[in-house]
Amino acid sequence: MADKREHILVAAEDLFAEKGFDGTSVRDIAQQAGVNLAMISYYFGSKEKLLESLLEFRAGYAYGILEELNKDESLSPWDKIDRLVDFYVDRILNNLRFHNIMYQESSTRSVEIRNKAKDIKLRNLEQISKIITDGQQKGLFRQVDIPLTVGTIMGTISSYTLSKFYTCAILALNEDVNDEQYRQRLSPRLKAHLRQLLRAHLDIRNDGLPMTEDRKGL
Amino acid sequence: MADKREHILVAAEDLFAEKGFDGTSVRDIAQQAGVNLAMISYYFGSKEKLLESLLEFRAGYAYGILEELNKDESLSPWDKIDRLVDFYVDRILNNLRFHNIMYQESSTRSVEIRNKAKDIKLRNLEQISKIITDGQQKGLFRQVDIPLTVGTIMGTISSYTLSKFYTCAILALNEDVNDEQYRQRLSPRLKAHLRQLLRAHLDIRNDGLPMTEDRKGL
DNA sequence: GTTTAATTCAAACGTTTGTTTAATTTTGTG
DNA sequence: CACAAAATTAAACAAACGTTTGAATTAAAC
Repeated sequence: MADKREHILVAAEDLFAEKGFDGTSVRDIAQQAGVNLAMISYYFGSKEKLLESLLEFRAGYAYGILEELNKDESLSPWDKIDRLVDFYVDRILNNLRFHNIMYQESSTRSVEIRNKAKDIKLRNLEQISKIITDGQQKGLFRQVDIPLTVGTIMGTISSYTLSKFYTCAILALNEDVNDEQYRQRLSPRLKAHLRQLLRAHLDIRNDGLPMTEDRKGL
Repeated sequence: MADKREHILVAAEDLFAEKGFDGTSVRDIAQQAGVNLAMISYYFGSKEKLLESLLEFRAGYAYGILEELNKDESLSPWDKIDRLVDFYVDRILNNLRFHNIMYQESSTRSVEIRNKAKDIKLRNLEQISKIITDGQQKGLFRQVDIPLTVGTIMGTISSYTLSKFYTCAILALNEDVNDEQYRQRLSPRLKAHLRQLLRAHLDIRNDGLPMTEDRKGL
């Protein structure tokens, strides 16, 4: 039973991410999961409740990782930022499906779903906040807008995972490249960019720079 | 005639952005536009072609602004970055509707639509690239990954415009705040964050920093 | 004013949608 | 084995979907 339920969740995850929630029919899901159409109502009640269950099903994972990362006292705040970047790039690239649902699809749905998505994001934000404030207390990081900084990380990755056509053009890749190659080209570039970006953004030494014109000529 | 066509486009823009492409019926659009259902097929051929026309209808605007900004020789590269941030934050916040379609919705549609969206983004990227390379040639900006930097700008804004529930929680706003207040709270914060972020990210003086551990003691 | 073309409309088209039904099979328990 | 509960099924449901039709109306051209 738990087996079938999970089959349905995985199938739904793939299809929702590929064709959107409205673009996916419960018949598509049933077929991909290899179960009868009626099983979806039987297990989940409705298509919307299926999406809700899907959010719960996947939500715990990222939080667990972030919690562990926070507890690890052998890592400096800078190390943690690097790990954070690696984790999110890898995770989003390998779970494009779920991430698309979580970060775009769920915002146009029922109140229950929007609230669930909100709570998951807030819980994750909480963990990342701890990493940054820790770096600030240790005198390594400067004062930044933490929630927006998190938005920058997620948003940068999303902007390159949401539309393969555009990304392929940027990477000078053929549009029908296989997913594995696609990830292998995009991943290091995203990580390098985010690391460079966050180092400059967070470094305490870059604080208060009155900025430029110290190089008047042209 | 051009009048009705435009009415339909505007109605479609609002509804697509609010409920997604699949979530919006042509009947919804016809009603909101105050035209007969059949007029949509009459003018546009199909619902997908309507989306295509919508992209064309709105695409030119941003490009024109960016082109002008580039030509203006009275502005320093830093000024241009500031203007760029202001422009995109304002534009996206005031055209949430269109932006959502352009940057998320169109990626799951037909080849024609995905290509059209891609071309529009590439043309805009081209203009922003000029601003940054100009700053580099003038010795103000360091070497950065330009396309990903543009992705960071767009992505940061998107991550806070795609889900109002989450954003309201961050801004400590009531969820049913009116759109005007919502914008007025979000806009300055986004602008300040992006300006701070890009100053650190682009500043030539922040280049090559071997980073931290120059402050060993905790 | 007549004729031709462009526009608008209500109605209906055939599909597809999410969900329910009621009968059947499988499973677990005493 | 028997019996009750759970799981599974094919079929049917009404509702909504995008699109087409063909007649009615308006506008333009001569």
